[in-house]
Amino acid sequence: MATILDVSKLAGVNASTVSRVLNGSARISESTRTRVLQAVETLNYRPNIVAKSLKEGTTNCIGIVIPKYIPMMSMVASLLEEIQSAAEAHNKLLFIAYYDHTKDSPYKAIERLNNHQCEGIVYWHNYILGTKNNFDAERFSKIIKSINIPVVTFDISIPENNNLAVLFDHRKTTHKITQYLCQAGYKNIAFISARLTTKIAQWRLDGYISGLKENNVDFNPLLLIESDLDIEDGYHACQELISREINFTALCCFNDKIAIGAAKAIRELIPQKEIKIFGFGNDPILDFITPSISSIKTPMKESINEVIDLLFHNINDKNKKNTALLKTFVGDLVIR
Amino acid sequence: MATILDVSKLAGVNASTVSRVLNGSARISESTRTRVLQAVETLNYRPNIVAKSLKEGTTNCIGIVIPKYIPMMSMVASLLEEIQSAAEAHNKLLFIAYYDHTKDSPYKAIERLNNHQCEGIVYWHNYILGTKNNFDAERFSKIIKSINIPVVTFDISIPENNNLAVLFDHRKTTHKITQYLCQAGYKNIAFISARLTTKIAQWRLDGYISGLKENNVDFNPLLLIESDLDIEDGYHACQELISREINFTALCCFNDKIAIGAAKAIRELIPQKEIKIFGFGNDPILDFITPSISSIKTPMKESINEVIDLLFHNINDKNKKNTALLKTFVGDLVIR
DNA sequence: CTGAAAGCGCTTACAG
DNA sequence: CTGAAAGCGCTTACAG
Repeated sequence: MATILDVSKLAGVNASTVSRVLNGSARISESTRTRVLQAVETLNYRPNIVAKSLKEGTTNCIGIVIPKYIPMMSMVASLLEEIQSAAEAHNKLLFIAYYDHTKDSPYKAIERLNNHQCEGIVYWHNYILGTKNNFDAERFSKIIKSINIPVVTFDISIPENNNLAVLFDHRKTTHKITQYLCQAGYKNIAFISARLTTKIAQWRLDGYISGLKENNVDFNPLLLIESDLDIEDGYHACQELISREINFTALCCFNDKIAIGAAKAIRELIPQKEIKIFGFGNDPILDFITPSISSIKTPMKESINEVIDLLFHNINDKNKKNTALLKTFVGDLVIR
Repeated sequence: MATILDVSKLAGVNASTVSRVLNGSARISESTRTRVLQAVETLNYRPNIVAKSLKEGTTNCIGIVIPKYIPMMSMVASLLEEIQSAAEAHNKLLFIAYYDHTKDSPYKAIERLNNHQCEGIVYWHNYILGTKNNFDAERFSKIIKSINIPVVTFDISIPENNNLAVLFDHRKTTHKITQYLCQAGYKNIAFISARLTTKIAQWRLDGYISGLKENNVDFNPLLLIESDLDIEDGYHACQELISREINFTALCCFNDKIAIGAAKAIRELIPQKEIKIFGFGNDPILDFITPSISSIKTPMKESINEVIDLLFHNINDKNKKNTALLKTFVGDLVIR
C-alpha cells in the first residue's frame, strides 16, 4: 500500500502538504492540489486510518456488546442496523463483540473493545444470560469506571455509571396485561414465566401478581409455571399447565416463542376452549399463528434511538453532566 | 490513559522492557517482571492497540459486509455469531458494515473496512438488493483487487477474486423440490417466485422448470407468479394464484415468509384442499404453522464455517494459491 | 537480561 | 501557501 510519503514524492511536495490537501485543512494553491490529487489517483492511495487514529487520539470506532442466544433474533438485527446507521452517519465504524454464559465473558468483551480504543460502547444486557454467567454489577461498574469512554447500558442500569442507560419496565409490562385481562372479565389467568432465578422473571411475576391484586383477583400458584424460553419449552409448559386441570381462560407468556409453543399445545389438547393468549415482543409472525396470540410491542425503534442519542451525546460531551440520563420504556398491548 | 512510558517510569525501567514483559517476547529477570507488572496494576495500564497495530502492521481486525433488509433475520444472527466466534478464537475483533439499495453502498462499505486496515473481509451478497443498487461485479472486483486483503464472498462468486467464495446452488434447490413433488405424484405445481429481474429468481425458476421437464410435466405459465418477499406479499400472491382457478395441488415458494403468507391464504380461501407447500430456509417457526409447510434447510453452519476457513486461511497465507476455492452448497428437503 | 534508538504513517504547531 | 520537525504509543533489531 502506498503511503503519504510515496504520494508526496510523486507530487514533488512535502507529506504535510498532501495531508492538508486530503483533509482540506488549509488553503492550497490550485496547481499543487492538482498534482497531489493526481499522485493520489495514480498510486491509488488511501490514508492509513490506524496511523491517523494514533496521531489524532480518536479512532472513529464505537463498539457494541451483544448477548448470544437472544430469544428475539429480529431484535439483534434491528439493533445492529440502527446503531450501524447512526455510527455511519457520525462517520464511525462499528465493532461488535458477543458475550455468553461463561463467567468473564461480558467484562472481557468490554475490555477488548476498550483496548481497541473505541470511543463509546453500547452494552446490551440479558438477564437470563446474566444469571448463568453470574453477572456482577459491581465488577461491571468498576470496569466501566476504569475505562475512560461512555458505556450506555441497554436493559440494565448501573448507578455508578451515571445511570447512562435505556430500560424497559418489565414490571409494568405484565401489569398491563393482567390489568387488561381482568377488566375484560378474565379471572383464571395462567402465567408461563421464565426461570424465577432471574431478576427479569421476578419483575414480570411481580407485575402479574400486582395487576391481579388491583383487580381483586387472588393469585393462584397453580396457575404459575416456570419454563425455558424456546417454542418447545412453551409447548411443554402449557401441556403441564393443562394437565393441572384448573381451567384457565387466559394465558400470559414470558415471550412470543413460549406463547407460540403454548398455542400449539392448546390447539392440540383443548381446541374447544377459547383461551386468550399473550406473548411478549410482538413478533410479526404472530399474525399468522392460530389460535391468535396477543402481545406486547416493545418500542425498539424509540429505545434504540435513545441509546444512540445517549451514546453520541456522551462521546462528544467530555464533561458528562450528571443529569437524568435514565430512560425507561414500556410496551404497548397489541390485541389479536 | 496511562501509556507504556508511564509504566516504565514507575517501574524504573525502559519502555522496551515493559513491552517485553507484556508480550513475553524475551527473558526478563523475575524482579523486573514483578516491578513492571506491579506498575501496570497500579496504573491500570492497557496497551494502546492502535499504536501497536501501526507498529506491527497488523490490526487484528476483520470486517463483514452485510446487506440490510435480509429476508431471513436468523441468518444474520447466526452468521454474525459464528464469524465473531471464529474471529475471537483467532484473537481478532469484528467490524460490521451494512450496505443497502443505494448505488455506491456495497463498494463504500468495503473501502471503509479496508481503510481501517482490516486484515480480511467477508462480503455477503444479496441478489435482491444487488438488483436495486445495480451491483456491478466488474467495479466490485476492481476494488477487491486494489485493496490488498482477502475478501471472501458469500452467495456470489467473482472470478477475478480467485473465486474466493462460498455459494448456494439455487438452481438445484428448486430442482430438488419439483423433482420430489413430481415423483410424489403432484402435477400442478404452482410457484411463487421473487421478481424475475433478479438472477437468483431466474436460477430458481430454471430449477423449477427443468425439474418439471425431467418428469415430463409441462410448464404452465399460469402457475407462476412473481412476488415480493414478505409474509403479506406471499399472502397476496397466493390469493391471486387461487383466483386464477387452475387447481394447483402443490406450491413452491421463494422463501419461508412467502410460504407462511401463502399458507394463510390457503387456510382462509380453500381450506378444503390439501396443498403441499414448500418454503425456503426452514425457519424453526414452520413447525408451528398450519397448514404444514415443507422447506429447504440451507447448510448455514457448514457454509459459514467454510467462509471462515477460507478467510483465515487467506489472511495467514500471503501467497494465495490459485487452487479451487469455490465451495458450493445445496440445501436439503425437510418434509412436513 | 536490559537500554537507547529508530520507525510504523500520519497530523499539526511553528516558521517563513 | 508550503516545508521541516516533532510526536502519537508502541515494538524490535542492535548493542552491550
